Order: sequence, then C-alpha cells, then structure tokens
Amino acid sequence: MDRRQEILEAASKSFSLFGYKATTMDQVAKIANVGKGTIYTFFSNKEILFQEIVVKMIQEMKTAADEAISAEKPFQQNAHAVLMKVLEFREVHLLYAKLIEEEKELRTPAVKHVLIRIEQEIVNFVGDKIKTAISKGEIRECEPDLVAYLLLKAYFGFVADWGETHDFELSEEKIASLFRDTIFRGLLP
Amino acid sequence: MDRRQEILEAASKSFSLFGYKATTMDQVAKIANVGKGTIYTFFSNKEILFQEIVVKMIQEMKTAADEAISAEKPFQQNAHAVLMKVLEFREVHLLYAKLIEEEKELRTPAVKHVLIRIEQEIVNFVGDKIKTAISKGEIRECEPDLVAYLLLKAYFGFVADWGETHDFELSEEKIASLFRDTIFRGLLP
DNA sequence: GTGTGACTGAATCTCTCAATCAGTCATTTT
DNA sequence: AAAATGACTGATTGAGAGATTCAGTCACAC
Repeated sequence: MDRRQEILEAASKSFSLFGYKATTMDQVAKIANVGKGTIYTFFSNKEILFQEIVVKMIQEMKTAADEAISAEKPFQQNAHAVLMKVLEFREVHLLYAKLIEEEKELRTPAVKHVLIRIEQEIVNFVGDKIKTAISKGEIRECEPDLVAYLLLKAYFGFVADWGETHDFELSEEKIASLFRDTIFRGLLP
Repeated sequence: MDRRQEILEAASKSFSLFGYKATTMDQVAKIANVGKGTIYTFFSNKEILFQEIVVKMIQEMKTAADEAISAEKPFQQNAHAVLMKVLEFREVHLLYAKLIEEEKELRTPAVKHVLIRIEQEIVNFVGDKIKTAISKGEIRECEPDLVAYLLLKAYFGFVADWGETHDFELSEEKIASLFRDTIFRGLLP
C-alpha cells in the first residue's frame, strides 16, 4: 500500500476531527499504521504535512466552485453561486470548519496563515472569473482584484457575521437580491 | 467642582490610555481626586461608568459624521465622507483605537459588547441616511439596514483588513472609485 | 536501504500560592 | 445628617516551579 497516501489520509482525518494543534504526529502515525519516523521521510515537518492537506482541500473547493458555474448563465448568477458554494464549504467541509473554530479560540499561527492563504486563493479564483467576464464584455472595466475582495468580504460578512449581531438569519434570496441591486447592478455595462 | 464630571474625565483618560481591563477604580479615584467610594455614588459599577463614556464617544462620532455631510452634495459623496470619517475615528480617537487593540489581544467581554454596540450605532446612523436618501428619490428603493451593513462591512474590510494581507495601502481615491463603480452605481435610480 | 519507536529538549500545561482589584461599609469630614 | 472616604473582603487573576507533552531525531532492527 502507498504509505505516503496512508499518512495523508490519516492526517487529514485527524486534522479534520481535532484541528491542527490537537493532532499529534504520534496519533497520525498510529492511525496510518506506520512508525512516526516514517512520516518524516515523506514530510519534512508537521506544518508541511498540514499544508499539503490544505492544498488538497483548496483543489476540492475550486472543483466544487467550478461545478457551480454554468456557461449559459450571466456573470451575476455564477458569481453568486460560486460565493455561496464557498461559504457552504466553510460549514460543510469538516477540515475547513474545524480550522475556523481553531482560529477563533486557539489562534494557532499555522492555522491563521493557512486561512489567509485559503482566502487569497478564493479572491484569486473570483478575480480570474471577473477578468474573464470583463474580456467577454459581460461586465464593465474594473479592478478585478479589488472587486473580488469586495465581493468576498461582503458575502462573508452577511453569511458569517450577520448572525452574531442579529437574531434572525438572512435567506439566500435576500442576500442574492441585495447584491443584485447593489454591487452587481453597478458592474453591469 | 462637579465631582461626577471629574470622575468621567479621569475615567475617560484612563480608559483611553490603558484600556478597560488595565484601568482600576483606584486609579480613576486617584486621578479624579476623590475617594473610591465616591465613584460608586455616581456610577453603580465599572461597566456602567465605561458605557457612559462610550456613549459620549458615540455622540462625538455622530457629530463628526454629521459635519462630514453637506446638503448640496449627492448621497454617494456624503456616504463616502461619513464612512471615511468613521474609519478615521477608529484610528484617531484614543479610546476607540485602544478598545480595538484590547479586543484583538485581550478579548475583554465588556469591550467586545461595547464595540458591537458602536458598530450597530454606525449601521443605524448610515441606515437613517439611506432612508432619507430614498425618500428624497436620491437612490432607489432598497433595504436600508442591509445596505448600511454592506457599506460598513465593505469599507471596514478595505480600510482595516486590506493592509493585513497586502503590503501596500489603498489610496482613498481608489476606494472611492471602487465603491462608486459598484455599490453606489447600483443604488442610483 | 527502509522503517521504527525510544529519546531529547523546548514548549506548554498544571498546580499552588501571592497579588490584584471591584465593590462594600464603618468611620470621618463637612 | 449628608457626603465622602479608604481600609477591608472575597473572588478572580497572575507568577513561578515542576510536571507533562510533543515535534523532530537517530541508533538500531528488519
């Protein structure tokens, strides 16, 4: 059996269930049925192992986001679908959810860096879609990276932070129409 | 001399310099030249004293925001001016800046509550301006509270968070044009 | 050569005791 | 008598030392 793969799967399981800090290399070794030293022949340290798993997750997320896009639909609908899919990922994907929790209460630096990186990957992804939309004339000229950042921060704000200061959740339809009437409407040619 | 006022000024100074947690009632008493017991004849506890000072600060902030508005200018410019003024306040006003710092590293609950309250006051303030603009026909019908929340989160994101993940700051002109081309343009009739 | 787990020391946790501080109230001052 | 005070209290927090944990290594086994 592929030992490297076994280790990755074991670590992935453990990081998802217990988070970065609470996952020990001894535990990963045990789950993977290898000696601890073996892990270090494939991954130079815990953080590298962690990052490789996160990169895998980012790939998954990109795939999921791409699947939410359909070529016939207008930019606005696709952008909304992508952002909602990403936000869903935050809650549904065990590892992602665990990392957000860990960042909030433990403030593990490695986790912070990784979350920043994930966010940047999302911004880049959305930024690319915006560039494509501009070149197709679907939306007006604009600074793609700024707009992508704006969209992400705004969506995150409504889906993640709104609940903390209000005692009712916003329906997806409310969110969609808000963005349709503001940011997206402003982007149209 | 007005003892109540003396206490308020002393406490305000101390909260601004040392934050909520590091301010002791003994210290406030000393600065105000009163016995500690005297404080408790005017304010039932430390948190109430703190809140009264924060309410004063909110008033100041509202005044500053109102001064940034001019009746002749279009909604968009006024909204931008108000939000930038509020964001400037975050950095310039000693107490506000100190509280943000304390919330980040100490996570004092009393400070968290107060910061949430300040944010809500700002959202309400902006929400009111939006309602007025709608009734004047300056902007289209929309959900004022949602749009206010969106504007605040987006502005905060760019002015407070952008610097953390990028090594260059955004000029105010860049920010202004981004919002002009997106959210504001979408709000126009 | 490959895989292993006992070993190391640096970092973190835990437990104890000391110090701090919000809030009270008996006493003093006006 | 009304207002002001600061020594006092107990609950919470901090500091320090000792114990524990764990990432990473390396001598040995297979």
